[in-house]
Amino acid sequence: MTSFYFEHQKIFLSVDCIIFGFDENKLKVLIGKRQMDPGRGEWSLYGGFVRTDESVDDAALRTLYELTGMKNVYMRQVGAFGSVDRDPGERVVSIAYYALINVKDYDSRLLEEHGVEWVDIEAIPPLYSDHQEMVNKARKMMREKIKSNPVGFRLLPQLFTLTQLQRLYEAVNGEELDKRNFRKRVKEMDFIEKTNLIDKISSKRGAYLYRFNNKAYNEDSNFKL
Amino acid sequence: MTSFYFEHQKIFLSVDCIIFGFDENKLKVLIGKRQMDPGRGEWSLYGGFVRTDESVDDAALRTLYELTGMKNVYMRQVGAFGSVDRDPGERVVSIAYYALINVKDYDSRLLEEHGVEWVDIEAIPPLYSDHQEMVNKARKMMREKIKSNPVGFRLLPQLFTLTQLQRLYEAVNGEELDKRNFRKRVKEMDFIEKTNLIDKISSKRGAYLYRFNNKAYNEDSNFKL
DNA sequence: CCAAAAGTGTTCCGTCTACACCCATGG
DNA sequence: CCATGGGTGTAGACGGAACACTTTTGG
Repeated sequence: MTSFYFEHQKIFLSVDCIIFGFDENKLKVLIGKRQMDPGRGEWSLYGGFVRTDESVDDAALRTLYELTGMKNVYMRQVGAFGSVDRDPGERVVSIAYYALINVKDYDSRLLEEHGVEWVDIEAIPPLYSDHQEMVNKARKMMREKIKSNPVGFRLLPQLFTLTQLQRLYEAVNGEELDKRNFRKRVKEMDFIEKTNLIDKISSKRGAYLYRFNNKAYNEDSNFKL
Repeated sequence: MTSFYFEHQKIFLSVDCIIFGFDENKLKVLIGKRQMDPGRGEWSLYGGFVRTDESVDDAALRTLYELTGMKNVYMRQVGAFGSVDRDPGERVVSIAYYALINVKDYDSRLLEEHGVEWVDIEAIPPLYSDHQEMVNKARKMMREKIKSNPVGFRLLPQLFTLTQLQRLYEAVNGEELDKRNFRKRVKEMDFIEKTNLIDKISSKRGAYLYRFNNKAYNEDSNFKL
C-alpha cells in the first residue's frame, strides 16, 4: 500500500531565516559568511536542514534558536525556493522564514560566535545562491504585514519613544513620514500606551516612552500605520 | 566536500494545486476523490510529487498540465505545508499553488477522466489532510491579488460583460458591490476595452462585451477594483 | 405588457495630506 | 544661548460610499 511513494524521489529540505532587526534608525538583516562548502566564504542567510521528525515551521524555530538562543519569536513563512540549481552541491529545496527580533535582546557575543552580523538592508553585499530573492520577498511581506498588524513592536524595546516608532516605519517603508500625521494615528490606538517614563538618551528635552499593551489590543484590534 | 549533506535526511516533496474557476456566478475549485492510498475516496486537491530534475514551480505547472492539458496558466505559490503528520503514509512536505483558469477552456471530458469536479468554494466537502487550509490561504492570497492586479480576467472568457466581471469580484470578495461605483472604476481603466459586440445570452436587452487589452495595460498599469 | 438585466451621475462624508511654530534642556 | 529633538492642530483635497430611475426586449 505505501509502495505508492517509492516511485518518487526524496529531496533535501532546508530552511533559511531572514532575521530582521532595527538599529540606528535602519532596518537590518542578520547575515554571515558561510563556513561550509559549497559557497564557503560567501555572505549568506542562516539556515539549516529539516529533519523528518519535525515540522518545517519547527525546523525554522529551531534554526533561529540555534543562532540566537531566542524562543517565542515572531516568524512567518516567506515561501519555498525550489530551482533545480539553487544549491550547487545537491538538490536542496529551501523554505524561507522571516523573523522579527529586538536587536538589544540579542547577546552580541553570539554574533561573533556564529560569525554573523547586522547589515543595513539597503546595503547588503552579494549573497549566496537565491538568498537575495528571499530577502526581497521577506521584506515585501513584512512591509505589508506591519501596516495592519502590530508586529513592528517586536523590533523595538518594550519601551520606546514615538520618534523611534516613526523611524522604524520610515526604515521599513523606505520613505519619510510626517510627524504630526504619524502621531495623530498613534494617538487613536489606545493600546499604544503613554507611560510616565521619559527617555533622556536620545534628546535633551526628553521624550515620553510608550508601550504596546497586548491585552488592550486584543480587545480592540484596530491597527493601522 | 559534499559529505556535508549526508548527515541530513531527504524528504518527499509534493505540490498541490488549488485550481480556481468561475462559473454560474460562483467561485469554484477543482477537487476530486483520491484514487490512491492513503486517503482513498476522500475529497482532495490534485497534486503530484516533485522530481529531482525539475524546479518546484515546474512541478506545479506539470501537475496542472497533466490534469488540464493547459499551459501558460497563471499560477502562484501559496506556501509550504510541512506538519510531520500531514500525510498519514510517509513524511511528505507539500508546496501549494493556486491557478486561475477559465472554466470554458477546460475540456469537460477531462473532468471525468481524472475524476475531478468543480465545487463552489462556499460549499467544499471535508478535504483530505490539510487541503482545506491550503484552499483558505490560496483564496486569501488570490483575493488580495485580484484587487490590484488584472488576474481576474483569466477566470473569464476573452470577451465578457461588465456584469460578469462584477459577479466575479462579488464571488471572490464574498459581498455584493454597487453597480454604478463598480462601473465607474472600470471606466477609468482604458485597458478594459469596450467592443462593439453585444452579448444577448444573459439578458434580453443585450450587454456590451469588453476585453482586457494587455498591451495597453503594460503602458499604464493602474489597476484597482 | 411585464419581467429581467443594462446602463447612467451626483452628493455626502470621512480620510489623508500638507504644513509651521513653540518647548525643554544639555552643553 | 543655541542646537537638537519633542511636541502640537487645522484647513483643503481627494476618494469611497450611498443612492434611483430609465432603457431595451424576449416571451
